[in-house]
This record gives sequence, C-alpha cells and structure tokens, in this order.
Amino acid sequence: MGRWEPGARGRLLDAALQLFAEQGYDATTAAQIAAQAGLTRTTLFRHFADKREILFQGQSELVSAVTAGVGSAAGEATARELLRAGIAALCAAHVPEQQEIGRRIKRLVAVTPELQERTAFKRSVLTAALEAALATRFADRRLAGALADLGIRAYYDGFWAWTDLRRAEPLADVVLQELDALEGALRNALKRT
Amino acid sequence: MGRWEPGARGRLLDAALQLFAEQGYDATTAAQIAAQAGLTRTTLFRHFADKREILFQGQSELVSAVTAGVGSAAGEATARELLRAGIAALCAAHVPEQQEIGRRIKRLVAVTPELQERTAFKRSVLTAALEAALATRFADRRLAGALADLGIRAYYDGFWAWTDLRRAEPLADVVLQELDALEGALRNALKRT
DNA sequence: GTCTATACAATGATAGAC
DNA sequence: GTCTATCATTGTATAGAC
Repeated sequence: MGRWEPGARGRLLDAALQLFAEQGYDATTAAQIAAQAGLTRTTLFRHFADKREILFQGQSELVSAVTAGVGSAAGEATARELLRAGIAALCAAHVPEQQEIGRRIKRLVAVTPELQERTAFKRSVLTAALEAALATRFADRRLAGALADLGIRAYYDGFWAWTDLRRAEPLADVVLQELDALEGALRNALKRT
Repeated sequence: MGRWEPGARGRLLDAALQLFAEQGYDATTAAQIAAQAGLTRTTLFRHFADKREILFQGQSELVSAVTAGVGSAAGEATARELLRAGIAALCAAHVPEQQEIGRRIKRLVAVTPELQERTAFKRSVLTAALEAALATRFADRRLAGALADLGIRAYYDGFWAWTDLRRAEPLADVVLQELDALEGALRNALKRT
C-alpha cells in the first residue's frame, strides 16, 4: 500500500491513515504512528508541527498554486475569469492518488472535532490567499472576498465529490462545473425584483 | 473593570483577556488565569473544555439565533429575505459590551495561530448552521451554501468594523449595510456578458 | 450544585549525542 | 537527519469538601 513516496513524511501519512482508521484519531498516539513508520516520536515532530498536520501536509503548496494561477491570468481578464484561473490552478496541484487519500481523510474528519477544526482553518487560509490574489488584480476588496468564498466552496464541494468517483476524472472538470452551478444559482437569487 | 456578570465564566474571561494581552496567549497558563479569577485550574476546566473556549463562550447561542431567525421569517419570503432574517437575528444576539470585548479579542487572534484556528472553526459552524436553516426553506442546497457564505462574510466583516466604532451603533445596521454592498458587487460581477 | 485535590496520559519543546 | 532524555503544560478522570 506504500503508493506514496518512500520518504519519512509519506510513510508517516500511510501509518497515520491506517492507525486512525483502526483505533480512531484520539486513541492513536504519536509514538504509535512513528513506530509504525519505523521512526521515533521525536522525529515525527521534527517533520510535522503537530499530529493533525500529518494529514494536511502539502496544503501550503495549494496557497502558492492559487496565487500563481490568478497572477498568470491575462491582463484583460474579468473578475470571473481571474477566479476561474485561480481555481483551475488549485485543481492542477492535485495528483490522482489524492482521490483515495482524500476519501480516507474525509471519513476521519467526519468523526473527529480536532480534524474538523484544522480543516476549517486550512479552508480559511486558502480563502484569504485567493482573496488577496484577486485583490491585486482589481480594486474591489469586497468583491474579491465574495468571489473567493464562492470559488473555495466550489473547490471543496467538488473535491469531496471527486474523491467519491470511481473513475479517473480530472478534478478541474468536477470543480469548474460546480462553480458554474453556484454562479448560476446566485445570479438568479440576486436578481432585482 | 468587572463589567461582565460576576459569575465564574465572566471572571475567567476578564482574567484571560488581561493576562493574554500582557503575556501573550501561549505564555499564559490555565493555572494563572484561574488564580487571577480567584479559582483553581480544575474549576476552569469544569467551565470550559479548553483554554481557547474562554474567549469564544456564547458562540453556541449564535447558532440557535441564526436558526431561529431564518425559521421565523414569513412563509412567502424570498431566498434573499430569508438570509437577511437569519443575519439580523445573529446581530440581535449581541450586547453592546461585545464592542469592547470584540476589539480586545481581535487583537489577540491576530497574533495567535491557535486562536485563528478556533475562529475559523466557529465561523464554519455558523456557516453550516445558516446553510442548513436556509435549506429547510427552499430546495436549492447550492444556493443555500453560497448565500450562507455571503451572509456570514457580511456578519464577520461588519462585526469587526463595529468593534472599531467609538459610538454605540446597532450592530445590525453595520452588518446589513455590508451585506447590501456585497450583494451589489457580486450581482454586478456575475452579470452575463 | 459549585468548587477543589490529586494523579494521570499525551502533546509539543528543548538540549545534546551519534 | 535521527535518536535519547527530560520537561512544562494541557486536558481527563476521579475522588471528595463546602
């Protein structure tokens, strides 16, 4: 099952996913995870600031991806096009293996408040990064925030749906379609009477 | 400075706000907070599940408020009107004292990752509650989510702005005005070419 | 029913050796 | 990079005092 890279971080992720699924997050100690990965507790904490972070590694690359995606859009792009450029870059930062890993993480998060908290924080960091990137391209800070919420919602809802797919569909297809649907629903609801 | 109720929870909040401001969140132990409030560490943890929760007490009432607000709107209310009913109820759940307390909490959150995490979690819980309440009143789950994001953004941005005001303005005035502005910006950006 | 005393497991930090 | 060892603190559990 070691389909992740053989580095320490990858082995720790594999070990954590297995032990959390068997015993639950709280009942699994950092020492157990380290032992299962052939390391010691101290080494685990050299790689990850805390136990939760084992499951959320690679999230900082997503911030870079979304920022770069917005930044590389054409100069005359509209606000909506800038948003789509950022979200598409976010999706491109994922590899197909995340489909199964994401599915397993989703099950754990659903039953673990500590992981829900970290999930919410990561989402807020990503939203803030997208908002900041958009705000460098057009003046309206309020619009940047509202569009960031919309895009990140499409990304998360699309991502979780993607992890449930059995075939290998590009993540961007699922997410951008979700974004279309969200935009349509909002446009309709905000219409002036 | 004990302008909060004389109960244990209020005294602990006062003590925590003071000590966190002086020493920082991490450098302040639970025992210090308890001692400052004339209690012991054990009693602190009887009142609050963890150290962060001292600052976020009363948040569960906000969930009740937003749910009740949406639920009590007129039967023929539009989606936008339902949203405004929920947000208005949220604002009504605050007392003027929160203006100063919120200002002090904002400063602490800005420099403390642990508190940022809890803030993000509370926001996500509130968003989910609003989304669920809206979804009971109209069928479109996507619209419920997108409108919840919009309303909660107006609430938070408005709330932080409100804490900086020196006069005693109703919170709802600030927040609903923010919501108007957000709706206008989005409506314009989502317009079909 | 609110408060306290005490013991306990686990996290996360730290300093130093291989 | 990895390890051993030690440490303060959080948060839990359980007992009992006022």
